[in-house]
Amino acid sequence: MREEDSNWFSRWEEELPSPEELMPLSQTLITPDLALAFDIPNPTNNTHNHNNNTPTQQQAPPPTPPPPSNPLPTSAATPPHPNSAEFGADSADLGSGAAGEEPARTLKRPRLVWTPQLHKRFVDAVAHLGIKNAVPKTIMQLMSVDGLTRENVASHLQKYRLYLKRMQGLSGGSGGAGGGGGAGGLTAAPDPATDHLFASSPVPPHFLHPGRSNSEHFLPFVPVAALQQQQQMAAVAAAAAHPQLQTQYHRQVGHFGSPPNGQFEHPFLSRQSQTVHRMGAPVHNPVPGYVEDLESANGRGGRKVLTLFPTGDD
DNA sequence: CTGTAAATAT
DNA sequence: TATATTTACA
Repeated sequence: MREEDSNWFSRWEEELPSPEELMPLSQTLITPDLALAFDIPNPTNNTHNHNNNTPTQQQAPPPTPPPPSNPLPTSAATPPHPNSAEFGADSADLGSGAAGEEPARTLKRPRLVWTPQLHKRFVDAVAHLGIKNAVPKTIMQLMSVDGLTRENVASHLQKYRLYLKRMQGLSGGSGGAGGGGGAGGLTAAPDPATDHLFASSPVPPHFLHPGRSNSEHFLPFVPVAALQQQQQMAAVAAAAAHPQLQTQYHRQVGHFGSPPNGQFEHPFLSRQSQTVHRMGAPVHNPVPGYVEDLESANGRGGRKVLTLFPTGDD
């Protein structure tokens, strides 16, 4: 009974998967540009959409990739990854000299996998921002996750809202968000489908509508512990999906460290052994569905009272 | 820019 | 199949 309150804000570093798992960054995949040009991105999808209707755009992007502009410094995003084919293993010389080696620049993000960790970060940002300012833009900025774009956040935000709404309407308020360290027990997962991902992440108790009668609603300025770690975590999480997720999830690993010019290196790779220190017990994360948020690793003992996230990091 | 809706891919 | 994510439109 020590951690009665529960700052959903716990520690993400602990939830980090095994460092060994987040290293598939060396899979030298073919140049994204080439892949696009050659049209060999995902063998699984391809032109296989059943005959229904294809009003809007779709795949088969002509040799005219619209390069918007990816000012992403640290890491780019998630280049096309062959989740099933193994040809990506070593196709290396696909365009070696060919010219332009500008791969990780304006790539078409395959699919951002919102891993629980990432989602947690998302919720976290929203919690700090408040429903008022919980706009995609702010959230994205607060998240500071490279590769994360406003679209991604906006999209997820939508889902997140729906999830919250659903919860309120069903539960009625009793700590709908079970996450927060025993804030009223677990809600028997009303919608195991739409809320699968959300259920895994701790939902701050004050996400409900602002008009609710919930008086105990306060925004404890819970400064994040080590922002660096979080960044790495987020990046890593986004980069390396969870290979051990539920039954059969797409293990599409987003390759982050993709230096367009080969200038930057992998920030998280060289810092892992230092910051990411585990307890020692080889307890992996067999079932990420449950987050053991019972420990408020806050400034207890250690004065890591960070004022706030870097508001201007973008 | 934000929110919502529809489409698509996995 | 259903779900998650992406994208387009308002």
